[in-house]
Amino acid sequence: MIRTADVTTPEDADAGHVSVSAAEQVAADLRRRILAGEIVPGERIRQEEVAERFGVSRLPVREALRMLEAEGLTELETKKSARVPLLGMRQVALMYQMRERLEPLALSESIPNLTGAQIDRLDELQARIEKDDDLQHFLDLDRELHLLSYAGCDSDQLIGAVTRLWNSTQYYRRAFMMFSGPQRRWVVNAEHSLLLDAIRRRDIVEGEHFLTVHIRRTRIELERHPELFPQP
Amino acid sequence: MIRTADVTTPEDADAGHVSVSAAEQVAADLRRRILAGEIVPGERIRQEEVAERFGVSRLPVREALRMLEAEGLTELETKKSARVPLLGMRQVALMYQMRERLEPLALSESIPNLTGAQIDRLDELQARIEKDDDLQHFLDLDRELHLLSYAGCDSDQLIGAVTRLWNSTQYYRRAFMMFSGPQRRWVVNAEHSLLLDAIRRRDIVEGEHFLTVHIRRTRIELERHPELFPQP
DNA sequence: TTGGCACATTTTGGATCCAAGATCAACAGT
DNA sequence: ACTGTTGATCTTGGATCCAAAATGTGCCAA
Repeated sequence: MIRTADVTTPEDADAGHVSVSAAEQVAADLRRRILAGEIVPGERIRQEEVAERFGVSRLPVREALRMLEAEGLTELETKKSARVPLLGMRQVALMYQMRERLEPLALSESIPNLTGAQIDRLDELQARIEKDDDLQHFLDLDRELHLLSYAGCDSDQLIGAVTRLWNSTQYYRRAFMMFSGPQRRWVVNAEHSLLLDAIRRRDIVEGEHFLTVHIRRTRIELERHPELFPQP
Repeated sequence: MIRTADVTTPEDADAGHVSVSAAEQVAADLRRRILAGEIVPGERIRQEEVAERFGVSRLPVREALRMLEAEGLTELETKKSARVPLLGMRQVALMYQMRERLEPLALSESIPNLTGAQIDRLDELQARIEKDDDLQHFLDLDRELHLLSYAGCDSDQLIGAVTRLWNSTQYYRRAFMMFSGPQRRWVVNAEHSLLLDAIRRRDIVEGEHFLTVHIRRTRIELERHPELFPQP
């Protein structure tokens, strides 16, 4: 293909020059706020409000909301305000079952391609998870750990599907962790350790096994607490 | 909730009054054309062109392209034209593996909730598949049959994930069927018959089994023909 | 002739303005 | 007092216009 000139106009002397669209910036901020729990499920997201917060028009906001819809973070109905989807326990449990089936596949695709540096980073993340007691840190690190373990998988579709499931269930994972407290956190740490050991040894079968058990146990514990959900 | 009045203004005497947004109409047409193979993978979709074809502005077209992106039918990169994603054999094969894991779950959720009428319709679809030799009809009916078999599954996420996989692989399924011809069509018919029989008997385990085998065999046959794909 | 650069055209991204439908509250009838 | 309706306000959907970036072509120099 033709490589266009890097500098066409003299005033383009900036360093970065990445030029992310306004819609993507808005999406990034909304994504962060939703995942952090600042915008809760069921809450209306008015375009105008977001637009003036960013000093842009409503148009890129609409596009951002569409992007986030594709990521499972918002839902848009025609002529109605966008919302963060509100899910019942049954829906969340089913998403965990989807994770139980999809993530082992992602892991098996990823393991052969993971670099040594990535595996080192997995260990580092796990070490930080064991030390840190802060809830939001735990959620962020846990998410980063698992998604990084799939970094060697070169299928955007599979990574996207898995990410959507993490996005959609993030709020309820937080609710569960807030409710249950850090008492049974050691189980997670033990499971993570076994999973990472299997990954380091590039043992696909064992890695898939520990991962399946890990997700499955989490789902079952979650299903013991219907009170965390609006519709029982 | 409050049920708004059906007729507020006298000129609103139409029958339907569903009022789908322009973006949805554009999306519906583009979706049909992509699934029918009129727009092929890698082909650029210019907003202006679609807009004038429909007599609307580019704005609803952009929104339609975003919707289709969420369905796996288009890909949008900043400042570049939208495209129908171009996939390699490895990517498609992996999507089939995702189907092998997700669709049995959808079926197991669906079987207990399927109505008698829906099961009758499944049989009717299978009868039409066996009679009809037209390729596009086969593809449409096969898709309708499988997706209908998941109609009892009440998880939008799961249905959405499965539908995305069908969307993304539709073009390559057609290419494969055109290449292989109707010779081995009888295998599909046999597998469908066994699947539908299990569904009629509400046998979840057996249904999952036949479905897994069905998808798996299709994937393996597809993987025997790398020449159907651009990047070998 | 060939390679690279600069310019013109195409195409997308964003802002503002207007229309239509949804949301909410007050009001009237029972 | 309560429910249903009718109106006013708010919010979203769409069109047109403008700016910026990418694409493609042609031209000039070696």
